Amino acid sequence: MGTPTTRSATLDDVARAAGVSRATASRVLGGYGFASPDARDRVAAAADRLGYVPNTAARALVRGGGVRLVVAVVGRDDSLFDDPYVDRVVSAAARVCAPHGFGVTLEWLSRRALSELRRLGDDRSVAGMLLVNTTQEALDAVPASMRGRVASIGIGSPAVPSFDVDNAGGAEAVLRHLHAGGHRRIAMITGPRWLTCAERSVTAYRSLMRAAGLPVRVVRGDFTAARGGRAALEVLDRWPDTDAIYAASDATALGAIAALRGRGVQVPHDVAVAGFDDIPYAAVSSPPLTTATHPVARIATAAATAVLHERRAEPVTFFPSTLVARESA
Amino acid sequence: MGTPTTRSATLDDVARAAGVSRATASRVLGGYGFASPDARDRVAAAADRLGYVPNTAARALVRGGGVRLVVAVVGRDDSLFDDPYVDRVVSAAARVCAPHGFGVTLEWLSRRALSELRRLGDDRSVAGMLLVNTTQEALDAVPASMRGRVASIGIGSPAVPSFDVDNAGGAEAVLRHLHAGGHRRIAMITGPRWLTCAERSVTAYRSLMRAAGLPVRVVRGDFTAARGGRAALEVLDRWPDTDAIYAASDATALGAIAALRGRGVQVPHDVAVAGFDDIPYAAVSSPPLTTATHPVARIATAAATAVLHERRAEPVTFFPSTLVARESA
DNA sequence: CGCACACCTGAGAGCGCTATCAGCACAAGA
DNA sequence: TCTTGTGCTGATAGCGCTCTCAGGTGTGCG
Repeated sequence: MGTPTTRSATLDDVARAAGVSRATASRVLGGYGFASPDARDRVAAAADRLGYVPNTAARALVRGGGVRLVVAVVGRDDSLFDDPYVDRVVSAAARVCAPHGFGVTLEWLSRRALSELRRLGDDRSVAGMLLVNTTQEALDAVPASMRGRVASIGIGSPAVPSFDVDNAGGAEAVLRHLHAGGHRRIAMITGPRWLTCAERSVTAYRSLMRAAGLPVRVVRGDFTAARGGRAALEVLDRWPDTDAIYAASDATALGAIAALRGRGVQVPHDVAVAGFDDIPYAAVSSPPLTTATHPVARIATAAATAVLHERRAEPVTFFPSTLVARESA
Repeated sequence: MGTPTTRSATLDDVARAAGVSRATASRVLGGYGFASPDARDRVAAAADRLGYVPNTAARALVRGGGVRLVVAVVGRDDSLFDDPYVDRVVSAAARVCAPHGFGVTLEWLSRRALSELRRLGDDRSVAGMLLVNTTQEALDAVPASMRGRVASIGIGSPAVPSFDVDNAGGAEAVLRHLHAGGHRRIAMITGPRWLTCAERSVTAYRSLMRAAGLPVRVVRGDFTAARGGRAALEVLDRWPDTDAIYAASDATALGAIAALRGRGVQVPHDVAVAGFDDIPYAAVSSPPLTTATHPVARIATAAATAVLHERRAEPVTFFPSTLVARESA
């Protein structure tokens, strides 16, 4: 007596039970081609009764469509590794893929590993790719055969359909809030320079400040809390009269607040601090963090859906970011 | 002129290029059976030259091994939905699966959807399952044919190899730290009752407190910050002389600190608060959170590896949790 | 020399599915 | 009557791979 090995019925089983050929069963279940109402009913009933589940592998093999979606993070440095942001993207993609029987795979690639990206693009089991926080050269490394099954997140390249948060809009919302609160000497701690999405925030900051006739004070960060802390201190050292800091990420903002507190600077009393992302802990930080939303799950869901359906999407789709005013600013 | 459709070479291409049969090439590349050193070299060289990538779908089809790993979260309620914890598990699993060409799929199941779990267990494209924070009845719903390819995280059932953090050890480390800090009236905010891992913490708390002749003060939480805040207030109301709170998760602890601050209670001056998990933001909270580590990525990696290799694992594998003493306690 | 016993190889049979294509029955038009 | 459709169906040829099995070659031993 070996293992019972129930497993699901095959298409053959369904066809036999319904008294039709495998081809007809496939046609009914696949929803293409002709089939009489009678056959349709019998096949559907048999499939239901036997608990038929199509075999993704077999289907992918004959269709040549692949079996998994690759989420590739191509960082210029390692600062973004183990970022909760990426975890959320993967998780959302894994949820989108589930009903299709597709799986998701995560590849952390360094800049030197672009050949890896090429290999992945040629892999017949890869149904599509989601490029996260990648660079232009990484985009170029994707083989032509994969074109049309790729989307990017966090980089607004026209080469590939992109999905991202409206950083500029979010920045504007936060800065207007700061301005309305009476702050005028507002410094910004940015994200990494090579990230398009990060650069959109700074660009918006610069033009908004200039338009308002206010001083532009920029210190570079990398989205991490540690760097955010150091950057905040640098802001204070260079421009002691700064009365507000706009951080390009909540992690950065939280790090900045901690560093400020270490210097005896009260937030928001002495310096207001606002972030960007609205991570779960922003609401319970001390003080609760003023920030702007970043609908990561929705963005990733849209990107994954576009890839799976090979949908000819807009070059760039921006998701709105709205202000969440709390106590830190 | 259609699409260039480079795609990767097939095993046939490699075999032909190496001047051997498909079977020999398969043997060399698969690393099983006999092959002369000469054939081995030629095949390896050809595969390398042609950039051969095995087709996961085809392999899974013939081996019947499936093509994806299902991460199933079966919650008794929705409180754990969208939990960063689950995102980390999925992400870690997706990384483990990548080199195997397997994908990961995420299923959020309510308690009523156990039939879904059964369906998944019969799906031939499912290589294995990772049950997260599940219940005993969910474990029982997994078909026998899937046995041996299932692991669980967050529930210590002997029915299935389990991987989890050593909650008891972590609790002890935190409580000893609190005790050493002079705290004697220590209350605990727990996790959901139906979660085995959460219950392990309370059990440890109870026995440790009793052994030390200290009062046992337990308020139920659900791992969320919001509930943590309410629970902290309840602690204060019921036992006003409480001088320390041990929260079963960092989110709970952060919520508790925020609620306490709202009442004008200083942490750690009036009441010390310690958490569990050591999430990224614990280090930059105000005050920085004293907690114990929860190596989620390592746990998930081990679990996914065990499932993929169908390794006969120990019934329960506990990963150590170590104290991270910061300022909140 | 015959025989066993390594060691190695290739033919071939599928895994479960899709998609093409020929064929069948029947109705309508020439 | 013979065509020409129209609506439906079932063989059948693979997709790329694994793995069994029947062989083939060479070495050692009786």
